Amino acid sequence: MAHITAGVEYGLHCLLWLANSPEVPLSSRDLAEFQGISPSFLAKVFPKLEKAGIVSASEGIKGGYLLARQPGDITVLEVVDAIEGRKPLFDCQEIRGRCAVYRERPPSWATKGVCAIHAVMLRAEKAMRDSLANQTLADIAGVLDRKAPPEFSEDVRRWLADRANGRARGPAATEGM
Amino acid sequence: MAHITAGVEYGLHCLLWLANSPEVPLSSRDLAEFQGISPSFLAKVFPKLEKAGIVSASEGIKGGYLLARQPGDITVLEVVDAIEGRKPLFDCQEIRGRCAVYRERPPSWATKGVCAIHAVMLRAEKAMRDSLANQTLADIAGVLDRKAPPEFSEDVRRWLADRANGRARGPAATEGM
DNA sequence: CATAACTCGGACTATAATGATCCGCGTTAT
DNA sequence: ATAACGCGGATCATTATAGTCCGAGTTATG
Repeated sequence: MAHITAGVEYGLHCLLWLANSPEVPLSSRDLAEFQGISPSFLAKVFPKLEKAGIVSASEGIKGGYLLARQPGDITVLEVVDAIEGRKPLFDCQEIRGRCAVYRERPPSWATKGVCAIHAVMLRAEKAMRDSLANQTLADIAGVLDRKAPPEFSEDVRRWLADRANGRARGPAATEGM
Repeated sequence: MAHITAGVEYGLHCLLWLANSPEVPLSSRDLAEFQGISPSFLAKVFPKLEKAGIVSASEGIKGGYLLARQPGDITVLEVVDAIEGRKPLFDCQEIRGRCAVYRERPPSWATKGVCAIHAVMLRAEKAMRDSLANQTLADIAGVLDRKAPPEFSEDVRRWLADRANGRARGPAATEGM
């Protein structure tokens, strides 16, 4: 299993769509069906983004999520931490203190400070986090904008509007898709 | 669960002891009991290190493991990859191709190249791996040598020798510890 | 004002990975 | 010959992840 999980992947993809819809809130359900991912699972991801102040939620019918800040002010690291809860890269079990020559009583010089192996892992983790902190949603969105043809953005807007209107008038309208 | 697991932690600690015993091979069992970790689990870790050319094994009684190279030539990254099998930080599920506006047939511009989110994760992974690749066993051992008092190294050697001799003469000799 | 479509939260299930154990086989010093 | 090794496969318990389901509270719309 990967360290950065599917929840983060789903979250980031959704945030990019939200960046393209700064006016009208998008529901987690629409975002899920729009991207072919599990709606119930995505519904567990968004509250975490909301608690982290990355998106803002509006309740009730026609409710949904909006980006709480500008895409350029949201780093990938924030999103990862919001969804995964700042889990460490490495979980030091303090093996150095169990060495048999100490006979259950490790001397202070052996357990003082950070374990040397742990320190290496912490540096690697910091390198990873620094890299993620240097990328914002706007950076990623910029890459996509350069790839997509001009009419794509409009296609997306239409799909989402149709979907919302379709549901509002009855399930039959969504059948043809 | 952490991305870099207990297997790596055990492996690195053992390799440091092996670096202090360049002449006489140490068995995985002795290394485990010496450090208070599971012998059976450690016995599953060492074959991976051997296949990666990090340690060399000698079979039969009085057999065990030796470092296959100098501690300064073994990077932490190698050890991690040997034990964990180069698992990725992030497992891209290619969500971009599932977008509903494509109606099951994503256009080539959408799926060409690496997913922009995946690219961010790959950069972070590379930063982490570069950091791990810059640390060798000798670097870690250096930190430890500066902490331990001079007599410690001798205590360790004696413990391991006693343990090997004790088992060679019969289990009764190990009872007093 | 009733309904439908939202968010939110908790309980729950299934599957996969990890940590750990056990056993049998071939090898080797004593 | 035996005891202590390494090696590999089968197995098991625990935990995390991915995903589902349901109930409660909120709000636009007819």
